[in-house]
Amino acid sequence: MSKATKSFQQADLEPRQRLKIGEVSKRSGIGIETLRFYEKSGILSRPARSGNGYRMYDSEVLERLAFIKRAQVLGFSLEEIRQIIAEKDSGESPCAAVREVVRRRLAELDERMAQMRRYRKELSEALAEWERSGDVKGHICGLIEGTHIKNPLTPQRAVRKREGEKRRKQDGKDE
Amino acid sequence: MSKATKSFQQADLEPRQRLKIGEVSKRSGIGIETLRFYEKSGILSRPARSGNGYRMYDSEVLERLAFIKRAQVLGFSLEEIRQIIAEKDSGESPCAAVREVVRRRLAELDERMAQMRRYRKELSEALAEWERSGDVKGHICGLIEGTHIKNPLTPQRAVRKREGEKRRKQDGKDE
DNA sequence: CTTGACTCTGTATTCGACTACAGGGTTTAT
DNA sequence: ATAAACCCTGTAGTCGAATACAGAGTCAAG
Repeated sequence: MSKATKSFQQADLEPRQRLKIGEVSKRSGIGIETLRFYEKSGILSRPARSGNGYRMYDSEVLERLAFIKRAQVLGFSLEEIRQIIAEKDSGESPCAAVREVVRRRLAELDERMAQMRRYRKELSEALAEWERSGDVKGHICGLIEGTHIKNPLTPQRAVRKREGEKRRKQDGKDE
Repeated sequence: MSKATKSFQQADLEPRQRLKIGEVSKRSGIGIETLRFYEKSGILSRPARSGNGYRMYDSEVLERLAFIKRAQVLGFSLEEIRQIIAEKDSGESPCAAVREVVRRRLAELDERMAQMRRYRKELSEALAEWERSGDVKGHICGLIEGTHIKNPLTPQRAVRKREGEKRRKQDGKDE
């Protein structure tokens, strides 16, 4: 394979750049291992392979990856994302069920945000009260004993961020 | 929360009901195994034991548990909760560092909610557009190709709920 | 005196989403 | 021609927050 690939014109629709996995990783900021993992779990379709067995991604994969990231932020699981994409790839009317999923997720999202707002308010009130009144021992900073806070909470669970403090070897990151 | 509390003259402070683990589980909706797990991970202090070795919880543990749940919803990890509680239990001024934690968490929370709102908006716009224009094949429901959506997203990750579809043996749940 | 409901300890498994590593082939720059 | 820098497969480990399970002791009722 020659390196200067770009001189070839496909006379077709788009750039259709072929990218090796490292390049995709760099551009998407997603990490090689994760890309392979996505492929294994069916969230990315298997890309073409060049003679040596290297994955050759079509550059449109970058949009896929962007979508995946966005969807994740919105609280979609990889499984849901997989379904949405599969639905899409099955040709025809990709949207029927997908819309339902999205609509449901939106509702949940609203509910979740509302709850977060409620608790945020309570927490910040507790914090304020607590900054005013100093550290009264036995009062345990107000909120721990649950003094200011009324409702006991629905079985909603763990809305954490898990944001990456992790040691990531490859960072990539440009555009 | 006052039943027949005052009749007993502990000459002290509170009811001080002693509860076995099953009772605590039922009242808090938290599950026996999880209570033991919390104890092991230092988030609940070891309760008294009665002759037979059974844990005898002081009923104030219920407030602790309520606090833990609230804090979880707000995105505190068990580790953070453990620290807050430890700080408290160490007597003196429990609040110094804790307030910092809480303040930081509040800021993060705001940021996170803002981002959720942004994406929610984009998603719902995409959904709307998409319901209007039917399923134009190749357009993949608008948003999948990332057509309507501009910004590529910060390294924020996985804000999912993980809400329990799980087979839970004990449900508890009353108040 | 035997059920059955509870409880105990301790270890193992689950789940989602990665991340790491071993052990090897290929490409590219020196 | 040799090392660095990629790439491959496949399996295993991590992390947080639980859950499950095995094997035993305890207790109130029939």
